[in-house]
Amino acid sequence: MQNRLETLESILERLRVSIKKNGLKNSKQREEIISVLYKNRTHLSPEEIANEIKVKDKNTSISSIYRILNFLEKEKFITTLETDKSGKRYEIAAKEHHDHIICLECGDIQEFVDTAIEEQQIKIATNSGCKLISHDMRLFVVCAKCQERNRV
Amino acid sequence: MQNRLETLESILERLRVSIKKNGLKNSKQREEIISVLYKNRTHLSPEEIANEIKVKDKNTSISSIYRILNFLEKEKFITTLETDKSGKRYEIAAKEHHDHIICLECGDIQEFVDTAIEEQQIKIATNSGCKLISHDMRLFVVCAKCQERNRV
DNA sequence: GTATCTGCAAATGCTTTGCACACCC
DNA sequence: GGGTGTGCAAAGCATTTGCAGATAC
Repeated sequence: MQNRLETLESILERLRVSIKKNGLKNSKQREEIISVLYKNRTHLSPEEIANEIKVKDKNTSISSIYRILNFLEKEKFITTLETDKSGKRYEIAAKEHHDHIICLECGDIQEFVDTAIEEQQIKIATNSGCKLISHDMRLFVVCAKCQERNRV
Repeated sequence: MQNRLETLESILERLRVSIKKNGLKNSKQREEIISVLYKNRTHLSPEEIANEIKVKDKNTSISSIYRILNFLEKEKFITTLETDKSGKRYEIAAKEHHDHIICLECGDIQEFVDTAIEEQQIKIATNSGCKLISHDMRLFVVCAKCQERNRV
């Protein structure tokens, strides 16, 4: 996991600005979700996020979680990752851009950045006359631990 | 689109072997789906495939299409691609491995291979002690045509 | 006070499954 | 003839939406 580039308080500050900009009102839940994702060092599913929030607020509904996650993604406070067919997972965006290594056996996720590949991607897009907006790269592997386990 | 590496007849031959190996029986539909994907030069959704097949066979059901697509993917006759939230698209696997450039505006899909990136991916996985099984890279762009259209 | 936010339940959309009949070997 | 394939309708599952009450400004 990469270092976080920003304090939680600083993110929440940006969130409040973004809320004003969009003519919306403050809500505890939006900040809660940001906090949960900031404090957690893993990629969480909407349901996992809901469960964490329900510890404090029993009544929280999964539909609000989805609504807020969509807003936070649109505003680039969080990013999504699909590790398998079970749905999306979310992580805080306040980290350097990175791609993912996903273990097909245990589901473990590692992160990495490779500037050589990043540069090459821009070249590839440009050579086709395209403007690169974003990319997405997932390496599906068997991780060291799972290889070890299989060997036994 | 890359060159196809194999004739349709040769693929169907392999399909028949695979069917025997799995203790299954021949069916016109499996061959039909392979043919549709072979002849089509685009990535098709299950529904689009169903529509093409319904031209010949009105009664074809979407559930059979899904069942067969899952089988064909498991047996590596076809591969999947998710271009957006609308679901999976399928293409024939009888092409060289490649990755995809997806236009965010018109949905157009281009294919490419970059050996430098492929090699780098193996290095990245190996450096983390992982065994690379497969990967997946999507470049999301605005294609030349859409840039042109936006300029007007 | 008015507009947004929330929880709940219902709806949606893609995909899978159960079942009865059709078909292949 | 016994097992597999198919169409149909129903079920599943993640996600979205409509609505009425709650809350923020």
